Amino acid sequence: MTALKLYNTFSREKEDFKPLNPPLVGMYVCGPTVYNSVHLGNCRTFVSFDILFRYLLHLGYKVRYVRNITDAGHLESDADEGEDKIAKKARLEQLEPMEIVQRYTIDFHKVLDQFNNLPPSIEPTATGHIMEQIEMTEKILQNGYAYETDDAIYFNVEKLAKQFPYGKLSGRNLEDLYNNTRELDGQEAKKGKLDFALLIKAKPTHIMQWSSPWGRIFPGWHLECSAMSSKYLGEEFDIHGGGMDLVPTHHTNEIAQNVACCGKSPARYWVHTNMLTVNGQKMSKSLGNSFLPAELFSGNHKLLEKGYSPMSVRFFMLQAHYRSTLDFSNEALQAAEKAFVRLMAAVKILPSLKTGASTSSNISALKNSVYEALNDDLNTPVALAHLFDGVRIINTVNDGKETITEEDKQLLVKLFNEIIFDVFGLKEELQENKNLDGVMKTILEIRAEAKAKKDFVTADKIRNELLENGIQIKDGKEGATWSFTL
RNA sequence: GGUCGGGUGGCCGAGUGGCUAGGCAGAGCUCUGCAAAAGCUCGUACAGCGGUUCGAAUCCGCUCUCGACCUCCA
Repeated sequence: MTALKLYNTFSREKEDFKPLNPPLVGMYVCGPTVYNSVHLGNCRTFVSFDILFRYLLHLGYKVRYVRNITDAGHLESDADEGEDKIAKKARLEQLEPMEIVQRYTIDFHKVLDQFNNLPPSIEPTATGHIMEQIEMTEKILQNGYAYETDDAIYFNVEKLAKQFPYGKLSGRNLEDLYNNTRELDGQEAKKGKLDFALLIKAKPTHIMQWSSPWGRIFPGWHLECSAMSSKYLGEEFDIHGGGMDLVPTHHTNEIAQNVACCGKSPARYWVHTNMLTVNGQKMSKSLGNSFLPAELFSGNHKLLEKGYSPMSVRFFMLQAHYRSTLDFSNEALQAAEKAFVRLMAAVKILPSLKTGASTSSNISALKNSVYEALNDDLNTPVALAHLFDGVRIINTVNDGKETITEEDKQLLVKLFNEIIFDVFGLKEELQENKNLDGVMKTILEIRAEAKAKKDFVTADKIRNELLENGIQIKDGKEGATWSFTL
């Protein structure tokens, strides 16, 4: 079987994934700035990395997955002229900054839990690592890659760029960056226009500030990730991820900080997820086209015809590759919902399949195809396509038109359980209930008796009224079965 | 404007030189008391124009078009 390959933004190629210290794997993913509810586009990134996390665990790696919470220091403008996002929101809502942080951190966890994401191994906060950020700034200053002004400690991009390809991650050269970066007002203190603030000197009115060797400060945006990834994963670790929109600024500057501080780029594999789009446009808070997960689940949004369950949405995300844009529409969501129901129905009947002396399909080839797809840069849509071949096999055997041996059946059970539940993180949403099972058995018996007497009025009444209540009856050769509808 | 990435059947979405995924929707068939479910069959798509090749959705060039980043953003 092939080995896992991941597309590395830094090299722009798919590379064999080889951890620095197997079986250990260190993975850092940029988490949210908790000044607002996460929208569906944000969720896509975290779901994608959840699947990578789960797949690495499935392959037997011991993964330390670090995902930060940015609860301070994230400025309105990347030129460091703006106001701290948390502080701004706090002022608008007349709340303590940490009250905002608490509210949206809880919201974030709740939403990811609904999507059935596993929690990361460590979830550090920026405010909890001010000391580490100060220490890193000291090192960068000592190494000569930063300078102090009246308003901040700035990173000297030009100096670093002489020794390190600063724009490589985003595929830009320094000249282009210079020519296409806007000159902003009030930045005279900076030596170079690409320079960015490591720490910003706080005015007395600034409500989040800390003591430092340079007076009262608050952190810039990029420093916290460098400080926390170094602390928990080391100066060099395996995977660093985030949304594609973080590549040109945030991750580029993170690399710069680590190189200036420790002499090396922090991560060996840079993995970036693409955007969720609505009518072809990126979903973002600033464009006002974002959906909150709660709106999606309830259907309470003007663009939605109905609500969609968290697992239908997760399945929808799995149907596209993480590096492609994914367009969001009612039609696409409904298709995903139906496909998900069909997949889960097959999973449910799989254990009860009758086995025989031979198998008419090649189950181990199917299994290999699924793993080949996942190993090819986590190609979940192709893996899913192969699983649907499995669905067809399951249904055909169930219809008595094909056969499967006990051994192959167990192989298929293991494959379906491991990939669908462990790796893809899907789950059955409609809980089985033993009481209901008994009730349904009785009802189906009554209906069978009615049918035997050719009392189709009664039989159809039972069938139709149950359907209205979300239960579908399926008449088969060996009696009727039932399932929930979504 | 600069840089980068796309344009695939009704819709979503894989696929980087020949074997032409998958899901949803649609049509027909089997099964069924009728349905549903399930299975089978069908539609034979690759923005346009050139070029390379025995052969291109896939490589090259040009054109059109959409988007991302360059400003907070997953």
